[in-house]
Amino acid sequence: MFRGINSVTLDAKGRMALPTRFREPIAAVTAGKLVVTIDMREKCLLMYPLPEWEVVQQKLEALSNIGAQARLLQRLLIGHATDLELDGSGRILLPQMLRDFAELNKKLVLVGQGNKIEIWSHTSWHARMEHWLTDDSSGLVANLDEFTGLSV
Amino acid sequence: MFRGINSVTLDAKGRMALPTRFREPIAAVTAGKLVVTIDMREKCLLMYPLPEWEVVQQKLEALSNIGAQARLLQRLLIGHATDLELDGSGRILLPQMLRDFAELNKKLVLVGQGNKIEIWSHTSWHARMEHWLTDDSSGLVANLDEFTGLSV
DNA sequence: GGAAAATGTGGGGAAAAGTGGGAAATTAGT
DNA sequence: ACTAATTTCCCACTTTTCCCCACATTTTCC
Repeated sequence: MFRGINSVTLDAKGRMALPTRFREPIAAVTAGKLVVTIDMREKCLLMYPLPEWEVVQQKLEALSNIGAQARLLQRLLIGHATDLELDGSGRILLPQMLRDFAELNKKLVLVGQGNKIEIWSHTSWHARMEHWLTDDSSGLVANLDEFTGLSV
Repeated sequence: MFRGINSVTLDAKGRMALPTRFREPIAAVTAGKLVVTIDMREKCLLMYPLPEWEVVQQKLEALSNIGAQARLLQRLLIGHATDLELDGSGRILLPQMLRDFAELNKKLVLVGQGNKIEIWSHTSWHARMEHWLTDDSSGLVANLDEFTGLSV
């Protein structure tokens, strides 16, 4: 559904314009209704079209809420999930607390990730990029050809 | 029903304004009638629309009241459960004892959690957030992709 | 390459929400 | 019954959000 990377700006009022490329699929499945929550592993936000989020939330709620793990997932993901709607100019107003979490300032990066879009601050994104690409200790790229199709 | 995070203030009289986003579902199911009690695992309060609380209380009362655990749950949760009502401005007055329990001062955080809303002090919330996100020992995020949609 | 359209960006102003405080009303305590 | 404290109701002020329009930049088409 979503792919590709985009640079966007957050204006003084906390509004962020969605690139038109992303607007069309959103308009198709949900009339501008979005849900934004946090990523637990990275300092970035996750933006879902409402129907996509409903699926995620149902999975989360299906977990027995006895275990500490399940409760933490629910608390953080559902707890931060905020309903937002595109305005007439195709922009959304990101709530202060979410902006704070991801340390968003003026320059942002949007990264399409299938059923969701990641929202990063420009600085965080480049810092992480550098880390991912230079740190080979993870051995991430070992089997890369298998996916990109170069081998076999 | 409830989701998303909000920053609110507790005024000198102990009143807390509910964000309008939360008011609408409350008005729909219960004409401003709420029940607030404590969370036994965290230093925060839990706020239910009255019908939602009735369900919880019935479950609690259905527990055999022989076991020490069940009796403790009943005593603390039902014992602290306080009926509150929204005033004309959409505010509730939090009783002193509940405020003390959760160490609420001026700055609060409301966290939507499905059938209930958690009420945290700003400081407690951020302290816990930091702990949850930095402490990897729990291995919490191992299966995260299953929920956020990357896998399957 | 240039004109026209579409997109991105900023900002003014109206409306709504959030916040604080006074005063009346209720409750509690002596 | 009187006083004191708390709670409720109401109003005023500040901040945020929403809606609209204008300008700048980019893209598209001829």
